[in-house]
Amino acid sequence: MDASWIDKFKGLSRLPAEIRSELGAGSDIVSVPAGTGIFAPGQTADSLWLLLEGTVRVQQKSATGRDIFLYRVHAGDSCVLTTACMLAFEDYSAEGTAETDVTAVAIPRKTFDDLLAKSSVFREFVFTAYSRRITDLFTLIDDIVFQRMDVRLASRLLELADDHHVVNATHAVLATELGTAREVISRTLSEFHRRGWVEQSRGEVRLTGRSGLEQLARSSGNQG
Amino acid sequence: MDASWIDKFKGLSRLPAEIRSELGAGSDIVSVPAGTGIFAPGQTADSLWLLLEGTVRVQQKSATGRDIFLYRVHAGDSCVLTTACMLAFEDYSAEGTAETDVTAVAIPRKTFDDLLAKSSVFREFVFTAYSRRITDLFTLIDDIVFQRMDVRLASRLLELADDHHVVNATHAVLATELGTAREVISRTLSEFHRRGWVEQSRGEVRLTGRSGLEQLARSSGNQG
DNA sequence: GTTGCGTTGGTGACCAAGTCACCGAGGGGC
DNA sequence: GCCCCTCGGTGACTTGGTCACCAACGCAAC
Repeated sequence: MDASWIDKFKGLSRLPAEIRSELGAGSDIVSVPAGTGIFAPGQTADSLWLLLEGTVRVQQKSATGRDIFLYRVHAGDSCVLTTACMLAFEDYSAEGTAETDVTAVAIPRKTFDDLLAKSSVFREFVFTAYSRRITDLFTLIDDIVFQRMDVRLASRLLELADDHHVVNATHAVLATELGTAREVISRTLSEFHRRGWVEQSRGEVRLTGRSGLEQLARSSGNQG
Repeated sequence: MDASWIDKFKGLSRLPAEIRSELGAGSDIVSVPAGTGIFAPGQTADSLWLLLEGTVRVQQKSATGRDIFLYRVHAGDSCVLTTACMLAFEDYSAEGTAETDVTAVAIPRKTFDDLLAKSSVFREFVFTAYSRRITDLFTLIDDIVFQRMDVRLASRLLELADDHHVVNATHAVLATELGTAREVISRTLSEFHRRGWVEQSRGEVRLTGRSGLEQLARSSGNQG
């Protein structure tokens, strides 16, 4: 089995040869199209995914029916919080969806547990990934509580923009990303437009004044 | 070394005898007075604490200087998110403080890593604890975004009340617990008083109408 | 006692953000 | 063309956070 993907993951490249081959043999490479549900509440996750290509969006289904975006897993990251479910009795309360076509390595529970036992490098990889996600969650909470909406929207637009400085997303989608209401996004984008920072058309936002957005995003100096 | 404390932790009671004695021998029982800082940003945690007595409050120091309460670790729980730091390169961004006098078992990094390698029961214990904390964080985010302040305050008061239905906390402390401003707590408590649910005096809130508070806390039916 | 000061809680004015109700402009599919 | 659904805009209102300020309390020094 080809396990050359291992070197795409920084924390795994130090794995000894024996463990590398076990990891290669004991895992599968899977591909799913955009929109596929990857894990969901009430459905026990049975493998750890390491993303090779594409992005996965993780969000929480609220009791009130609304969704809130938690974080995004990129190529080279692992969907590690699902492991908290893999080895635990409790079911997961968040759901993951492929935002783009996704290619990933799926490590089944058995292999995962085996490698945890055998390799300290693998343990460190897993806990490092945890650490990063948890720090992300802490940062998210901090942002939600203390950061102004316009600042949060500005930095999110900069993150989501493609090479041509265009964000393909409806106001409703941006609202979910930031855990706010569509109307708030509409008003804030109007204000950005008034300042000459963006142009709008149906389903997309073109960033025409990145420097203004960047300056706003930097204000109340945080992780940017 | 006496390791009878092990049975206080549900997930550990199934440990085989050999592992139990290793855990007993490789860990220390520590006691600290109320107010002691247990871990802090920029200071690498070097052991996993399992709480035998007391409570530990975990909060995030915001970039803006204000604090936000994340969760509370009770006797029988483990301070498990620090492990994400123990085995990871990143420093922890939250801080933990003993709210009461605290007695705990401290498992040093070396023993922790050893046990992870040797025992699947211990691995399950760790990941179960993770799972619970992460679910708590998700619930917290959900609450912050979607739940009304009065509902959140009502349930927090019910949680914090002692046997005599008294909460010993200033308005400022309650504000930090819920990530809001003192004024908001003052107003909401005035409203609760007007409805005959609470009596107030300096530094304490007496719950005189629990049923009203409970009904409010149950509204928008969530985890309560 | 009383003076002084830090802590705690109360209040009004204002602003930011979420909610509700509604409408009009695109943009397919038929 | 027409229908209908999605998307975005708007005004009125409520909730919550911020700011400025002050009064009441309680402890400690005198």
